[in-house]
Amino acid sequence: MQDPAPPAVRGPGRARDAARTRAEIIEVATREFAEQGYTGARVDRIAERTRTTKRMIYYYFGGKEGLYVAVLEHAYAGIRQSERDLDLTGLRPIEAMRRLAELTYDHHVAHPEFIRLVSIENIHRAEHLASSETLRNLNMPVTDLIAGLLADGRADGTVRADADPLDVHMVISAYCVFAVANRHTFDALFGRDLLDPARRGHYRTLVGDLVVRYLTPTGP
Amino acid sequence: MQDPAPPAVRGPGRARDAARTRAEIIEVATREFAEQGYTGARVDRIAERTRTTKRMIYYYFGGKEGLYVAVLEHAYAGIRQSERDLDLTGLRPIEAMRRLAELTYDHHVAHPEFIRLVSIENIHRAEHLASSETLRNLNMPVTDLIAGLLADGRADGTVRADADPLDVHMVISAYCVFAVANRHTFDALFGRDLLDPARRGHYRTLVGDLVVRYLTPTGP
DNA sequence: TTACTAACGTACTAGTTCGTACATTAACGT
DNA sequence: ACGTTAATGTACGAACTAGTACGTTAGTAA
Repeated sequence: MQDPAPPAVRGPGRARDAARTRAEIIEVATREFAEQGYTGARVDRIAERTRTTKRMIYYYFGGKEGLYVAVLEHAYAGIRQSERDLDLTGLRPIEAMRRLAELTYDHHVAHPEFIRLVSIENIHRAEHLASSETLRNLNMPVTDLIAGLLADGRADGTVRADADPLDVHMVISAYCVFAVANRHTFDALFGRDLLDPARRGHYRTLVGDLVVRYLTPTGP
Repeated sequence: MQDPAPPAVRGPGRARDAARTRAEIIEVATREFAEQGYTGARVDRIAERTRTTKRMIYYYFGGKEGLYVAVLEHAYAGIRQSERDLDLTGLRPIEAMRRLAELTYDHHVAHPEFIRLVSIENIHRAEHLASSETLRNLNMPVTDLIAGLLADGRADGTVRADADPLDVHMVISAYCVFAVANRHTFDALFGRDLLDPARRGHYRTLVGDLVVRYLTPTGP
């Protein structure tokens, strides 16, 4: 953003910038794949919307599938980073968990494109995710974060002893992913838009409550 | 199943049975669309796997899109029916809710194909669902069931007063849909198969707990 | 029997879509 | 300057894919 923008032209004479071209292709492809699915996405359409040509997609990514994998890798790198940026300092474990659930909700709502990519990848049984070295080695910092909070909470008795970090993460993900991913069928069937801005607060609070109630130890 | 099976042949001379042909196309198409997505599905492939020809798909359904809508309608008619078959008699409201959550989990796990269709339809922003008269008029009996249970529970003080039926349904759906729909990416990223038979009981119990804890009124 | 029509089959086409062969140019080190 | 190569552009093709024109046959009613 801070570098002097090269002339936004195509054709002979345009300045060469591999990194920029590559990044632009990824950005446009992310939208196309998220909108249309893997099979529905069109290589020609992606090329059209770029300041370069289809030839470059094959030059940099080898083909449609390579481009799709690059898009996935880029997208996952994004959330992993935002998971690292989470700041829950100064909160007691149970309240940190509530906050984590609420922030996760906000993050998912703010990035529907990513959720769509995940849905699409699941339709394809995560075969691209599984075949990418980069993606296989991706660790998700949030699980360690949750594990730490649960351990602290168990130590001071504010969190039930039998709560599993990955289960808790699954519950949070399930709720947040569903609200975004299944928004359309839910709205069509029940007449309620899960992403209606007027209801955001309600649904944010709901997932927080859900998690806190699940984690709170039952009476003596 | 109980009628004498017509000869399983194709070509001139085969017995004619419109209903049977139609049903067979829907069945094969359901698999194809669920496996490949709408765009990835191939009309020719569906025809191949049927005892009839592609011509019949156009004869009965008008085209790929019409067939897809017919598949959706058939699939949704299925769950609506199984929602009607739910039997929760003899249980107190809160325990009936627990049971409902657990049965929903079992049902979703048993019908991954349907969950995939729903995911696919969401990728397409539920435009087919919204454009089908049949599907728009589809009522989902489970929401009334939940509303009744919550009302009963409120009456005898076993369910918190501010619980909304559709929210509760959303929470249950989110959990159950996620376990099936996002199974592959979750497994690839966290190394845990959410549908591992050895963990079914655990995850069934978890969603029951989640709902019960959410619905239980807080302290005195 | 015969006329009629719903049900079915074959062969083809127009358009699309991924991918590539081949040509060209800008940057960079020496 | 100049040669090398990374980066880019153009034009095209082979395969696929939804959809259709046209012909045929089985059941049925009179």
